[in-house]
Formats: sequence, structure tokens, C-alpha cells
Amino acid sequence: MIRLSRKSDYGLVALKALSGLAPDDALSARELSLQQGLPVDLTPKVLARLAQAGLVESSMGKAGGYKLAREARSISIAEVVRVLDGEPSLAPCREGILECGRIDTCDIKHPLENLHREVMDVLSRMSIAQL
Amino acid sequence: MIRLSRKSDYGLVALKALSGLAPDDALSARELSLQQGLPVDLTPKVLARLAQAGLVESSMGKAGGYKLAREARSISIAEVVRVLDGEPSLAPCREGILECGRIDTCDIKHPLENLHREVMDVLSRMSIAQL
DNA sequence: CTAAACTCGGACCAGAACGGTCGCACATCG
DNA sequence: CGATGTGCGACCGTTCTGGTCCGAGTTTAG
Repeated sequence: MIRLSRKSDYGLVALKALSGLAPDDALSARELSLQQGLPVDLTPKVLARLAQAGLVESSMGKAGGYKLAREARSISIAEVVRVLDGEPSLAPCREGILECGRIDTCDIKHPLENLHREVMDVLSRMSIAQL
Repeated sequence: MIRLSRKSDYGLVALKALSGLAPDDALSARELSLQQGLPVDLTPKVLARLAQAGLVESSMGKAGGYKLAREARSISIAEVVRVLDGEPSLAPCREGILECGRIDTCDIKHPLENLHREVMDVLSRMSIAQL
């Protein structure tokens, strides 16, 4: 299907929003979701996930919120997708379900890996700052 | 998630197998699925879909089967994916569900479209013959 | 000290997508 | 005519995933 999940989509939107903040400012999940039109109950989850991956920093308590932990320029789309959707894989060649006939002669696996790497390259080259 | 569905995966494997055939030879769905380790009941479906899209030709009746309709070199992975999974889209920005705040200033849409185009480029450049 | 506003994390649910199966009609060849 | 194949639509069970809810811990304001 070659598509990114809604979670990743939301994550990108959120990071983009945070990247527009003043250096020492923070934005609460609620504010962010309202201003960006994201589901109010889902946004905290996405942000928490990004926080524990070290992409954003969170401050607790009243007047708390989120802000970017690193420069927007250094956060690649590939990284965001990896955090929110797990390690992306092009082909589900997993476990011996179909064994690919014989593993060593599975003549489709290696080319697909190349393809996958190329796609990941594209995603890695683009950062939040470029959105 | 950036992954292709199993259907597409099977389709690629099948096409790759057909590409190794002698010019006027045909392979039945059953034979193909057995020799490639694909689900016996699902393979005919995938091949039928590819047939009605004009990627393979089918001959009915006993001793019937499938063969490539065009040169392996001219069948891109993007085309196969499009046929089996429908038009791939990167972001589910569809219908006004989240309206992206204001459509014209949706500052994330256009960059994502670029990203999408780049990914599709990669898929379009690679053909069955290269698998 | 208390209350409010916020993050954090897990549990939970409903709906859609997907892989897979079955059954029947039609075509071809021996 | 019968065996073998394709073609196509209906159907089912499982998994994924978007989305909601709730309780707990934390910080600031009054």
C-alpha cells in the first residue's frame, strides 16, 4: 500500500507545529490538537511516544507541555515513522510461513531489500524542517 | 508503515516466475503456486487480477495457464502495486475529516506529496526484469 | 494545603482491512 | 462427454488500527 499510518501523519503534523515554537516555549497536547485539528484524545499518546523516543521533551504539571528535543533539521521523517509505526518493512517475508521455496535462492528478496533501502533513503533525506 | 501488501508481494513473485518462461509457454496457477510456495487458492485471484489489467495473458481450458503479456522489462513495480492494491497514497488526508485546519495553508500536504512522488519514482524505475 | 491543569500509561472497544476459502459458471482439449 | 483450467463473486475469521476512557503521578497557582 505504500502509505504511512495516521499515527505517523499526526506525528509529523505535531512535530511541524512544535518546530514553529520559540526556543523555550512549550505547547500542551490539548492546545496543539485543537490548533491543528487532530483528535484530542489521541494526540497525547503520539506525543508521549515521541517523548520516550527522545524526539521531544515533556514538562509535567500545570503549564506543562511539549517542545522539540533536537533541531527540526536533524529529525528525519524516517525516524518519526520508525518511532510511531515500528521498523518499516517492505515485504512480509517474515517467519517461515512460505519459506520462499529455498531461502538462499529466493531471487526476489534481495532486490526488494534494495527497493526498501531506496525508499528509506528518500524518507531519511527529508526532515521536519522541510515540511 | 511503508510496506506492500501480501497480494502485491505474491504478484511480484508470480510475475517474476512467469518472466522465466519460454516465449510461448504458459504456467497454470496451480503449478505456479506450488513451485513458488504461494497459497494455492489465492494465486488464481492475483493472476486473474493481473490478467484483467493486461499484465498477463490467460489461456482457458485444459492445459491453459498464464504468461506475461508484455516484456518483463516494461512492467514496473509501481504498476503491479497499483493493480493489486489500488492507487497508493502516502497520507490519508482524504475527505474533510480533519480539514487540515485550513486547506490552502495546510503546510504539510505539499511536501508529503513530493515525498510520495519520490517514492513512486523509485517504484516506477524498477521492473520485473530486475527482480 | 488544596485544587487545577497537565503528562503518563495501560486497558479497552468498534470498525475496517486483509489474507484466505469455497462454490459455481464457462472454456478448452482429449 | 469428462477432465482440467480459468473467471468471478460471496463469504468468513483474524488482525490491525484508529480512537476512547480511566486512574495515577506531577507541577504550579491560589
